[in-house]
Amino acid sequence: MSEVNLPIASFSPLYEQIKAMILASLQAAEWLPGAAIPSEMELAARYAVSQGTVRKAIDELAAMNLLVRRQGKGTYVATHQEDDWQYRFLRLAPDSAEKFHLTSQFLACIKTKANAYIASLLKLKAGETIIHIDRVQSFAGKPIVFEEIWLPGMRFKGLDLDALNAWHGPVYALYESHYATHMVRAEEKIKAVMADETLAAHLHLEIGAPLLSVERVAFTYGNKPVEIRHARYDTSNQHYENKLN
Amino acid sequence: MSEVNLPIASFSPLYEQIKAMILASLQAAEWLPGAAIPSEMELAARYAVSQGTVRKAIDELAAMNLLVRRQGKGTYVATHQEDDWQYRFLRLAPDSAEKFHLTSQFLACIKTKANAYIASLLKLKAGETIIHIDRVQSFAGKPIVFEEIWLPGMRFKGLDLDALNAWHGPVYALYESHYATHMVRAEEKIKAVMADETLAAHLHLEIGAPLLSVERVAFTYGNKPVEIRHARYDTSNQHYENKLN
DNA sequence: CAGTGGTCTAGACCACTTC
DNA sequence: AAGTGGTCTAGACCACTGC
Repeated sequence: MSEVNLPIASFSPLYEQIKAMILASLQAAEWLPGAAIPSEMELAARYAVSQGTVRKAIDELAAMNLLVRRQGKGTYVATHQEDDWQYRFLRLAPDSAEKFHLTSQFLACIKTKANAYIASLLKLKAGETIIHIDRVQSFAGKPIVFEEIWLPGMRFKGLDLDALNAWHGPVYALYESHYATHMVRAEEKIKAVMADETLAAHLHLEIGAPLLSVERVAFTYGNKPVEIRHARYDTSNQHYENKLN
Repeated sequence: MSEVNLPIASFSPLYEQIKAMILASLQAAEWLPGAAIPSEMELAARYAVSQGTVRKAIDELAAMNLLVRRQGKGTYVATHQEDDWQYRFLRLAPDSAEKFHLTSQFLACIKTKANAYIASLLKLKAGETIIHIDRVQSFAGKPIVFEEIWLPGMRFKGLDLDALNAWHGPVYALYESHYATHMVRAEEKIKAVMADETLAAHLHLEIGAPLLSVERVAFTYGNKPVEIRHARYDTSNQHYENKLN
């Protein structure tokens, strides 16, 4: 682990290049979610840099929640299958009490053609095949969330209502184990809207009741958008929680 | 910069102790917002540790947005007076277009007694003096935000409607320059609600229109809550934006 | 006990800013 | 040229995990 000279185009620190190489390995599924990546020493040898440089690269990837460090054990690829990651992207919390167990009921899962809006968000051509899912989530028997999900048909071939109903656990864990797709980050746009007839029926509310509309775009490695969600939350007894730093 | 042995109670890494000491200096206003703190070498000498240890401490404080590093110049105390920090905690964005200049009109600023709810959030005793502010914010002449603010009377002595109207810029910059109070982080709870008569009047909407209710608690150094806000956003043409990592 | 990540040091050199 | 933060290295030792 000493002299190197990679004649790379424009300047960037060594650890940025290491970061990029580790990221490439993640994206190429060389190491799968939940598995350990090679030790710092091994990576230092592989890339012919010092341990400190690998360390800085890993630190930043861990800060981005792509890797998880475990002292004494190793560094692991982040996964939505871990208990504490089950609700990684869920910001809904009950007004009183602490926790909250949501039960999910899938209503529909159909193959259809992307309209212009969904296509542009997923970076597909309008008319490409997509999968459209409807579901309701309940807390203590009361329906609180109505959610629509759109997925590119190519990546999620064969996903249907039976597969969804057979799965117990977060949808993002299913994507990981059945479709080799790990969600890295997401963006949400939130508005207040009125319940229409359909929403009112699903959530047992009157027409015109105020609902939180939450539109999410979720991304895998390489900033690739692979899932669109449009949820409506009944916020009578729960709220969307956000921390500003 | 070599051997040390601070006989401190329970174990914590050296850089954590350095972090705590820098934080204490910030809290004690030894270095003011916008000012440079001593160089890494100076701090290393002061605390009798290596530069690398100070570096790690500063890195973490910078990641928490308490300090700002500027290569070649120095490390500065974060401030809401900087241009790019003006809207640090504002997550409202226009549906189309990029930016958005909000104009603020203050309606009232009165001294009153804290009710139980506000008192508990601000960690005051019920009945202590607080300041209650009302304002409306507009975009392109259209009112889109109605906001109530509660502040502890002790810390913000003398704040009145004239002072607010005389100030041009973000409220958090005023807190910094006039009341030695720098906001470090905040927590928001969001719900969908219906406009009542008052809100409808302020925002030029019909009664029953859906609004985004945003309750914020903002904290200074030491996790001390010092401001409560309750805003209602008209999200017809704008939305609340959130990134999930 | 060996192997992993975590801390700390000391020193060299680079990149950027200011005078 | 001097001073700041930023990168990189090499090596020592600590803390935690699991055999």
